[in-house]
Amino acid sequence: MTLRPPSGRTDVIALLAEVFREQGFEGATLSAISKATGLGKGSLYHHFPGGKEEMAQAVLDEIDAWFEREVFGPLASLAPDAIDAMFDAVTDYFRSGRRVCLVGAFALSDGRARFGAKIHAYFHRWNEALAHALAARGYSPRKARVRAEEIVAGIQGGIVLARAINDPTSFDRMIARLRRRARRQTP
Amino acid sequence: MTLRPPSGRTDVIALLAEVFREQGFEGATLSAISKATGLGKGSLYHHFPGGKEEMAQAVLDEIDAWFEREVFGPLASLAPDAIDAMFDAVTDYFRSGRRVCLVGAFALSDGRARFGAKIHAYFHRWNEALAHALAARGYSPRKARVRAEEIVAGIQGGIVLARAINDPTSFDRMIARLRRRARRQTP
DNA sequence: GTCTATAGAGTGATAGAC
DNA sequence: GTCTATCACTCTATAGAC
Repeated sequence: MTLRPPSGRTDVIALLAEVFREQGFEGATLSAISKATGLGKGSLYHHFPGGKEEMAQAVLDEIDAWFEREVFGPLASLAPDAIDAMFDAVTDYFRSGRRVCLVGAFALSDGRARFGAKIHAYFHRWNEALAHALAARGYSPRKARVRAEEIVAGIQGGIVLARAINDPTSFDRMIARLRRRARRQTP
Repeated sequence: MTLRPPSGRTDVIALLAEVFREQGFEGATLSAISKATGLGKGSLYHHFPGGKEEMAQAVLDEIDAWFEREVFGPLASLAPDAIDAMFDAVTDYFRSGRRVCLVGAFALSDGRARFGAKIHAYFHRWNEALAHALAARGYSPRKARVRAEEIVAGIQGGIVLARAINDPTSFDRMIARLRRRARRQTP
């Protein structure tokens, strides 16, 4: 039995994302991609003439768009409760560390050479938007930057540790800690 | 011109470690490994009959032995200043995030399936040893556990972020923060 | 001869490109 | 689906130490 091919490009990209998350860039073979998407190699090259690399770039773009819409944008525009909404969103999105941050994983792997610019942009934007939101909570600009950096790194570390010790509650504890820390103005 | 082959098994493993760090497990091809170590395939398979997987296992064992000797052991045996020495050691070892933690990188990648047991053991031991040292600084057992988890995850996140934004000072700031936090008994 | 370490051509399988 | 390059890996041969 064969899966019905996904209808649109966005659906294909969502499937690609899961393959890259689970197998990494090098580990994701075209046959695995073909199987996961239900598309033949020909169709894949029709949609992504640049091959695997273009597929991964499209995934990163999609991820960035999602975070811009759901997290970075609300933070930067000082939407009410945007910081708490961010913690809710990442807990859900990363499934308490069961699902990796593909951008973070690429930053640690050889994907950094290929996708360095997008990796940098994603994390810089996250830092910047969060610092802006923290400043609106009363942090000095300097303290807001430092605290934002701590939170963004903490989320990434929480994913690594939760996966390493196979304990999603470890990620949840990290989020709870960071959430508290984002509330307090003085460390 | 040919590089002189490394003298001992430990030297080979150190070279292997750098290849896996830079290329990942899937990305590290045998030709790259052969080139980096200066050993032909025959020699590599003589030392590691299990192939690439055995090479990576040997690297992980070597890493674990190094941390046990330099970090986990001193922490667990309550050596004086072991916590500060740990922060110095990891800053040096990970070169302020320029060098990845191979165990953490494997935890995020597909290496988790192959090396899950060793990944788990490494992080569990780190957590445990650090919690023990924190308890000796006056933390309650419960608080020591939570704080240790925060610090171990923080270090990993610091590496991810520093590499992502290509800024080693970001890692150094994270270490400074965690170092302060390890001193204070009350959060 | 035996043991240990070396090299690298050759194997089938499978990768990504098209 | 076809193609070619390259993959992980095997095998045979060689060298020196003892």
